[in-house]
Amino acid sequence: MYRSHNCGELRLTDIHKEVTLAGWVQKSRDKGFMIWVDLRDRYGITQLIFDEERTDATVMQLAKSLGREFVIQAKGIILERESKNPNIPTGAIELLVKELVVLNAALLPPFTIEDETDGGEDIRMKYRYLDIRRTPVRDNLLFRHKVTQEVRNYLSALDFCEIETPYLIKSTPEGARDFVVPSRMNPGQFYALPQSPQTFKQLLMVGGMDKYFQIVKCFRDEDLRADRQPEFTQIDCEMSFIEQEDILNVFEGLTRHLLKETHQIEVDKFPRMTFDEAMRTYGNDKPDIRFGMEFGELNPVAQHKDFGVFNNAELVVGIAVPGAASYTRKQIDELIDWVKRPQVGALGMVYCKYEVDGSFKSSVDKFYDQEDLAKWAEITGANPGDLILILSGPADKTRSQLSALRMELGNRLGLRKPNEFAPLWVVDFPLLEWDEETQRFHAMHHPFTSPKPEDMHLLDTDPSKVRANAYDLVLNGNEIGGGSIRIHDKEIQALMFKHLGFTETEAQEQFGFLMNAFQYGAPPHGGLAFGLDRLTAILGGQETIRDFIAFPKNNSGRDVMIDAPAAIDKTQLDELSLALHVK
RNA sequence: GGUCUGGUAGUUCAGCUGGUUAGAAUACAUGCCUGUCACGCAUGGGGUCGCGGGUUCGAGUCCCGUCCAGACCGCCA
Repeated sequence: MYRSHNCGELRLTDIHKEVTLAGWVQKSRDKGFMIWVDLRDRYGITQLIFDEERTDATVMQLAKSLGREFVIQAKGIILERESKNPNIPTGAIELLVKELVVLNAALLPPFTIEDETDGGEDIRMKYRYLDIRRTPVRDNLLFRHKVTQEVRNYLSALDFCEIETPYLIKSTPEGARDFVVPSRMNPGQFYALPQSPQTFKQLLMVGGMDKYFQIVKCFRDEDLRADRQPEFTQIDCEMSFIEQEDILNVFEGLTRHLLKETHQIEVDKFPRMTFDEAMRTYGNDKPDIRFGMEFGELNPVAQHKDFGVFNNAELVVGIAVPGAASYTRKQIDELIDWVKRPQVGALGMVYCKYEVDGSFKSSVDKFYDQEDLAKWAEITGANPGDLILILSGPADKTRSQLSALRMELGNRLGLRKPNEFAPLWVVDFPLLEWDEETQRFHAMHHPFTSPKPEDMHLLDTDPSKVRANAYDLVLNGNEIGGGSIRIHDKEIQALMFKHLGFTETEAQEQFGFLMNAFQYGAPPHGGLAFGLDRLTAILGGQETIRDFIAFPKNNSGRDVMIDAPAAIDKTQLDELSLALHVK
């Protein structure tokens, strides 16, 4: 037996017990006459004590030689501390060591294994197994476990069944780039790793498994971000004989359950907003509604007043920044420069200070009088002391620029509080989206999404106006889940493929299996998928999903610990019938 | 594919308009220390300033290229 207890559980009530602990040396404090060693495991830290009077000389000698991160086993008696440490749960007791075994010595770690480590991202990723020993990382992984366990509990209680679907599937041209896997037994042919189990879960519905879920890895070969990894985990769900309303209710329930279990927070019914409304009010299909600064459209009051920039713009739109009327010229110029950066791409920005005394001072006073500016304040909801910032230009572009500014200001002003949770359903997404590059329509969600029946007639005349039975769950400005009611009728599915530019042959080759299945009694169905990594990170009050993944990839898709991806040797290439020509 | 920021001791960083032997903190080693818990005190070791080239009497510092890391844009049905 290596241990009788763990390092986090012993208390005053355990005094005089003989116990054996095992773990890692966090730190030792050698006072000469006395040595204290903080022994750490997953559960906590317990102080070991060695002293000249009570400890055997050979044990004392061995204790002096202990270095950081040595793995040791210590047997002895639990005593009440003479001076207690109120900061840790085991702070009232200590283990007087009688027997000490070094189970494994350790090299000095390249960074200190402490809550506030001295190590940077880079080195911690390379030695991720050491990073995981740190409390913040360990707690994140435990938190993720808690979330997945609650998801399984909640959905299982509602009769959902977790079913695995294959990882080696077929590549399709729609959507993200696939990761592909060469087949040795079928020379020249490739599997693709799933971007999502979408078609399989629909086939499970045809198979009659009317409530399915799966916590499943998905793969997309696209560039990374702080909230995007090439392999990531989804909570993938699908239900039969349901309408959009049923799905929203079930998964609103799940989300509410998670907020309650992880933060003891009770949330009212989630607000809903149409895609159009979200774009008009926040310039964004995943608005953070923890703070205001809603868009005010100023065309009617700002145009036809001799200011050419506004007169020629499709959209003039502003936001009121609370308390920012006191900004100096320098601070405002910095904001203007910020929106002019290529990442945002605005050509300029107009500002208007709503002074505390009720007067207005703007960068366009030449063209607008106080009465005009008062209307701006009314429309943007500005109060005295606020700063109104206005962008203008093509509608879509301008909205997205102002949205970027709104988020930046939300961050700078501390309005995005990590422990406040504001969920939101965004509904009625467009079915299709025009793609400039390929000069054709793409499915905004995916090609299996059903159009709203009342919009079907627009498919031929005005495809971009067709709304879908598609919805996203947004939490604190992040899309954490999305789904749709699916097409379950072969003819409508074929029509969709046609509108997406597939020939009948292409549609049959790529998705024939699905359309065939629809002919054998497909029930009405729909579903949704949550991004587990993102959901966990946001519930954990952070936005970097890497912190909630045990072994994440870096910015360039590399695992710096195992050094992957890597070249393979010629024998392997030959077996796979592959030849390389690397540029 | 693009924009921006960074790369200096094991680690985190400072290092000004180019100028003696490149610093701090922390970590580490040795010694001292009768209750530490961010222990304290003393001493000590530790650097190809990412790499390559250029400008210059002289480059950590300026210029060009390149590699690596991070954030973002494009991309992510």
